[in-house]
Amino acid sequence: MPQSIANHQCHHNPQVNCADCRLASICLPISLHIDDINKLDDIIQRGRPVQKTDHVYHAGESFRSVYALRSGAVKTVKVTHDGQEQVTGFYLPGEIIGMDGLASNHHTNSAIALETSAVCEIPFTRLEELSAQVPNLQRRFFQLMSKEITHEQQLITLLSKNSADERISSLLLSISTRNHNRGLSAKEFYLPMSRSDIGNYLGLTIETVSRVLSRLHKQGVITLDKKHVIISDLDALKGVASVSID
Amino acid sequence: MPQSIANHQCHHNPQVNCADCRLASICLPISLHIDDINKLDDIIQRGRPVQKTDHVYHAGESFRSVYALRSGAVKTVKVTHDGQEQVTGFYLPGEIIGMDGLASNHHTNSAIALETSAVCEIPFTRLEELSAQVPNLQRRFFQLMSKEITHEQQLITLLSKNSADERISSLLLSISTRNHNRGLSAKEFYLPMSRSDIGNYLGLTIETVSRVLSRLHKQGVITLDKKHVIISDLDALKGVASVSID
DNA sequence: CGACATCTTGATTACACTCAATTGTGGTGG
DNA sequence: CCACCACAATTGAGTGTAATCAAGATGTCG
Repeated sequence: MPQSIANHQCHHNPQVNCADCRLASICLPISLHIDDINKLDDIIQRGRPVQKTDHVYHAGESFRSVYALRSGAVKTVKVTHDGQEQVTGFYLPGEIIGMDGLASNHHTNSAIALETSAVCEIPFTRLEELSAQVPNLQRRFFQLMSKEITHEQQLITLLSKNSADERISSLLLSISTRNHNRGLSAKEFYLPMSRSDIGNYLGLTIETVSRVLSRLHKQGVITLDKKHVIISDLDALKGVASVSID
Repeated sequence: MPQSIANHQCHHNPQVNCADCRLASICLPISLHIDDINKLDDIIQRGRPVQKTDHVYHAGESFRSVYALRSGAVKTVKVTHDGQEQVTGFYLPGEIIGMDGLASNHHTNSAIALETSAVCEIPFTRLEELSAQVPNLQRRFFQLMSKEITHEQQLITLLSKNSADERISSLLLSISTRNHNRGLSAKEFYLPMSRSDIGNYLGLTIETVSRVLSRLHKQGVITLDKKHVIISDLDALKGVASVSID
């Protein structure tokens, strides 16, 4: 198994700081001066790893921090009033979790590790204070929230207009692209989430997810062995997806 | 026609400032001191009304401002790469438009007036500067973006899990609630958007929208005459909706 | 090894889509 | 003023995609 695709086996030094983190180029610190990165670094709290199925935060919990995912993978889940669960997002290293809690001062989602993961906790009041002093950081955080908005709009479009095949292909492409941006393989990776999570996220049943993946496999678009995906024909996959949800 | 439901006939003085605006309690200035409201007011540009079908901004345009809707109604639309349109939101007075443009420095949506509307343009660089000086404003703007995120997550859940009847009922309830928050009638209002816009937004065809509305009418849940809606049985509507998308 | 969860595959059903026809509405010009 | 047209909305009939129901295969963990 090539190292480059084994993100779930990639253990970082818990003491690494932002300036040294290999994710700095895609994470919160983008476009900050080294001095400001160090200021940011000072307020970040790095806990021990969260294990698979552990919560990073619970829905309903009061909002204190946002979290940068350093390794592993996380899903966010919202529980509707009638007890159904809705998966609202999948997050990969370098991405920020928890911004849903800002509006009402408590989290509206739960964040659950899909595999052993490490997170950098960023206390929000301190981030606010620092943002007021560092214009680039304020701008960067506005941008991250805006990116979350546009990402969700793409998902809305996908759910509103596209078939099961298109939805699943788009998700595969999204993971591929995000892996590529993190310097990993765009063509080969492990899906960190279950079929059930995929179906829940994309508004499909688990049976449909399974059928579509089998179909893509039979058509030679992908190779699939459990959670191990190889994109054999990227152009064909893009043709089916027709929409990207990076 | 009662005044209180005729929001499309409500013409404001273009010179009104934030401190006097009757929407101040639900708009950007919430929780600001009067001095800070006046500072905010100084950077706001109030243009002449936009007419129905006019754009507030175009997709692709470089991002310079966000806009507070003062009167009327606006839809935001994203055009997918293959030319399809996706309605991404409906906005009523007191709500903020344009935050999608922050991530990439140009707008990813177009904002189009559904009826004659007035907007307050807020140049973003000046809002950023002011936010760095006024912590409550920074917090308030973060909250507005977060609210946009949670709102879209509710829509995602709706599209992912709910039937046509549930989607349409939820939209009616959302408009009802938002009207109520603005001091207007929760039980009687005019839909500012076409059946086609509703269908596009909710991932349904125009025929399905029409059928569901007719059905709700026959069941005595609502009274419907073109765009004029009376919610006759609010509890029944809530029962069908089972989800709110305020 | 057994118990349980996850995933795959098949047969049938249902909800919303498509296609089609009709009515209703608003705007324009003779 | 009304005839005409384009567009919006309603209603009906038939179809198709994904859901549901069901069974079996595979994988995981104590």
